Amino acid sequence: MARPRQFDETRVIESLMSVFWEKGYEATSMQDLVAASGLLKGSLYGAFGDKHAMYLSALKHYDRTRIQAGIDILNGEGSPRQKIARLFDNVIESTKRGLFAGGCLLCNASLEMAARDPVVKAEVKTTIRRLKVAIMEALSPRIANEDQAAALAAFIVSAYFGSRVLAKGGAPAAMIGDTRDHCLQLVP
Amino acid sequence: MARPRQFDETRVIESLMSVFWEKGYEATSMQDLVAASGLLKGSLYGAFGDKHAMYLSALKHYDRTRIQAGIDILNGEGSPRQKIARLFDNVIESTKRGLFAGGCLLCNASLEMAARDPVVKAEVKTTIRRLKVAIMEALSPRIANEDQAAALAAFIVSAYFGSRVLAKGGAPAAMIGDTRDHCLQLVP
DNA sequence: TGAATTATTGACCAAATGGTCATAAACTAG
DNA sequence: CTAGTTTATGACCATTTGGTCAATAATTCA
Repeated sequence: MARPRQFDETRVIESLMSVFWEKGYEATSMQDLVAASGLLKGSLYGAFGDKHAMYLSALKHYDRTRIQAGIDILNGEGSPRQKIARLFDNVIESTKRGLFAGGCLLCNASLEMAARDPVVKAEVKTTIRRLKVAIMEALSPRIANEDQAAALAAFIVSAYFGSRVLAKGGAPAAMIGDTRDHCLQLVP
Repeated sequence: MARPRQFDETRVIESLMSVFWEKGYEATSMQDLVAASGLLKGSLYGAFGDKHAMYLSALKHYDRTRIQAGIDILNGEGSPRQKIARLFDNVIESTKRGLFAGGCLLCNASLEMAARDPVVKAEVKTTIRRLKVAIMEALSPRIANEDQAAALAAFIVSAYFGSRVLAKGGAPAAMIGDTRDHCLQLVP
């Protein structure tokens, strides 16, 4: 019925996400997004709306892919302790490989945007909740009491996020390992 | 020998810090800083150099005051467990009082700036180290082995920072409480 | 083929950005 | 009082910012 898109939307969103992930919202300019996506400004605006909408699309994509990857681990095989360990090991791995120095777009969004952007805050909130619930379910075989599982899950999310703050702040990988090891002591 | 300053430097730095604390580096404009400090642009530049130097001054001031307040708790009276508990209670308190929603300038700096700004990164790194050492010393009466104390301290810092990410992401205060409670289980 | 619809292009824009500077003002030592 | 030095003031600047839009290109349906 009309002229079709000339670009692969997923690929473009992935490139936008990379920029926001690395630089944050404010430090990212439209020029950065244009350069990373390979599209022209007009096309980006036509496809997404404005910079804020691009960020939101990127954040949702992060949820659907990177966070989901973590949840897949939690839904997979192994004991609760093994699963949680794998979660942290991913951070340690990515820190070593220098993949944005172990940064996490969700944490970034929480600190940079949530306070002044209700839409982002809601998105962050639900994603954190999703992660927490997945952890709870991973714990359920060993923790019958649901409240207990919820509390432990909250704790694990905290330690997990904290390790990503440390990683970006230049803390040595061993510090993340210490965090993981102590965390696992509380996982049955 | 010359015209004296008409402003109280500490008071001005405090006001600059508040803005950076609330909005982050990039989202803060010179106009914001002018408005908050009450000085004019020229005076700010004359006194500090440029925006980046203002941020650095603010970060150092945060270290000297807010982080130091935490360290004072750790150096004060009480059992290790009591001291760590007070650290978390401060976060919960400030979250409830809406003081920048429990945000932490150090965490913000780590996520927003450290990756692309070596100077900020170094500052963040040493401050984190300072906090970790203070925790280690607070633990020392109950943990003789220094490596053990260091590892536990790393873990506590992680959980502590993580709780601040959660707080800003809109997580309920109970989640922070859960984090604190589990954390304390590992503190002798 | 042509009408209708959507996508692409890049020039264009007002506003805001961080930063500068000449001038005036306020102070001190001699 | 004066010379010398630092601070305060606000007008000014080039550049960058996010965003728009008219013109053109590509497609489908009739």
